Amino acid sequence: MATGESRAPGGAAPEGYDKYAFEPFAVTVDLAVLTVRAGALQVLLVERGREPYAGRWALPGGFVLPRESAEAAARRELAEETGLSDISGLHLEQLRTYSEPDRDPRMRIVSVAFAALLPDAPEPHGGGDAAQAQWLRFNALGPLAFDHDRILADAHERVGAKLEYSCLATSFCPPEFTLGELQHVYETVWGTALDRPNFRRKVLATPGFVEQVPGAARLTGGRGKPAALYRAGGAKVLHPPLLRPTS
Amino acid sequence: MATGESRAPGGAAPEGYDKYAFEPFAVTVDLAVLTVRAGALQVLLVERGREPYAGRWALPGGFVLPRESAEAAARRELAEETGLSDISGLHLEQLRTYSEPDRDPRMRIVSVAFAALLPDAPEPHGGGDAAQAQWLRFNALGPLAFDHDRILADAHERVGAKLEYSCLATSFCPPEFTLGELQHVYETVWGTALDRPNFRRKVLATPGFVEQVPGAARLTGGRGKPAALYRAGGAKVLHPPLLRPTS
DNA sequence: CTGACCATGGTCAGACTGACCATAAAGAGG
DNA sequence: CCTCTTTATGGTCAGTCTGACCATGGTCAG
Repeated sequence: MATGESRAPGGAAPEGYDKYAFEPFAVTVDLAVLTVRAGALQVLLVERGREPYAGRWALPGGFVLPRESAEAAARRELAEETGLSDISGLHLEQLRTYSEPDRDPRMRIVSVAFAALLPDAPEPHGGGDAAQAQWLRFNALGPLAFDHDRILADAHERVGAKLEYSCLATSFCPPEFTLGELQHVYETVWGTALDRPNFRRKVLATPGFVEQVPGAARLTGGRGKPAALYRAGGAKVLHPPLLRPTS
Repeated sequence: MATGESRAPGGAAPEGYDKYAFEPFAVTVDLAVLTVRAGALQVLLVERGREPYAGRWALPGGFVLPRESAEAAARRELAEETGLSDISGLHLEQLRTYSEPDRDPRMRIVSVAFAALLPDAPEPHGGGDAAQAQWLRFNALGPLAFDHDRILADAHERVGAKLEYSCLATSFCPPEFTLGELQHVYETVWGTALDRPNFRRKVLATPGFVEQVPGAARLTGGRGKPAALYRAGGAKVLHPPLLRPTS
């Protein structure tokens, strides 16, 4: 920025910034908080209590405070909505900014959208709005408030794409997980079935993706052979990527 | 947004939005306009004439107008900076939003950054600031104004990554181009050399990436065998991707 | 004890990649 | 005119990776 002073609206002020020679906007953050739970991709939504879009589901979010960045605002809102104390390790990623002039019918609002990935999916129980916050299955969502359908679709697309070439999937898993659970994340987000032996081979052949927890094993719900437990490794990217089935 | 009215700063106004119960921000766009010219990746920069960062190079950009989206603002600024009349077909992509409270020492500014890819690289000659706008080689840039180093680095990383799995490279090329020129785009952006026969094979084996212009051929500067001309095909993504050398 | 279920290991053909070699067509320079 | 350099284009070949399988082993529900 800072190069367009001479074209700033609201007056031809050479001093530009200092005279507020521009239209001020409200800046908010919107959060697409995703988790894999009960065999489905779920998203944290709040029910709107008043117009516009009263009764509709909406993404949690709120205003950016005067002295905080959008990232900080997103973390703050996330902590408030979910009631989680430890949000230091979770994956929070800026999606993009939505700035259509009429996206909020009341006034001009520019919103920075984030995607957050939660492993465990506790029931939301924070202060304030969190009382109305709820996990909903990604499919079979009615139309959301504002342009939140679009934001959610973008979040889904981004996360699905990042699973291909990054180790992001572990962010959906608890600290220790089985390869079956990890595969389930991929299958749920992508909506496709994967071949289990091939998935294992690929994941284990990628150095730093996962590392086995020595000795430990978990019985996945009691059914079948106990699976070995793994932790997320140090790697962040997958080379070569784990591509979606092309069909 | 629109869900955090009760937590809006500046007063516990239940009416929230209508009372401006928030801090207004200035919203700008910053443009990382990239091209491949003279065998190098180049970026359009403007020289700052006043403090802060007087004399430093900065990304072009400006304020978002009251009734326009950030995308529209980016297109408007781009047209003004480059003086191009036809900016309908070029690739303009939102990068991310930079909102650190002190990124501009004068006041709080939230900036939405875009990457634009130009094929031909005409000398900038628009109205207004464009007089000072100039193409500079991507490497050997001194430190830029504000956090524009960071923005430019993010743009480079994004474009480099998108070359792998999309047909974006054709956006750097004129409407008709040779495979050698297309390969040159990859090599310049990635900073690595590619094997020519293998590159050809890969590109031609990807349906919809490029389509040959029948009959036409161009002598690439007079040297060597004339090359066949190609146009961008209808495809947008590369499946499987064209990965960077791992070294 | 048996079958269902899941984890794990292995095989095998086809696709893809990287590293090459070979040839063709043009200009540059003697 | 001939040769060298340069670029485009075509092909080979071995190694790797992938997708589609088959097989085995451990655990629980009957």
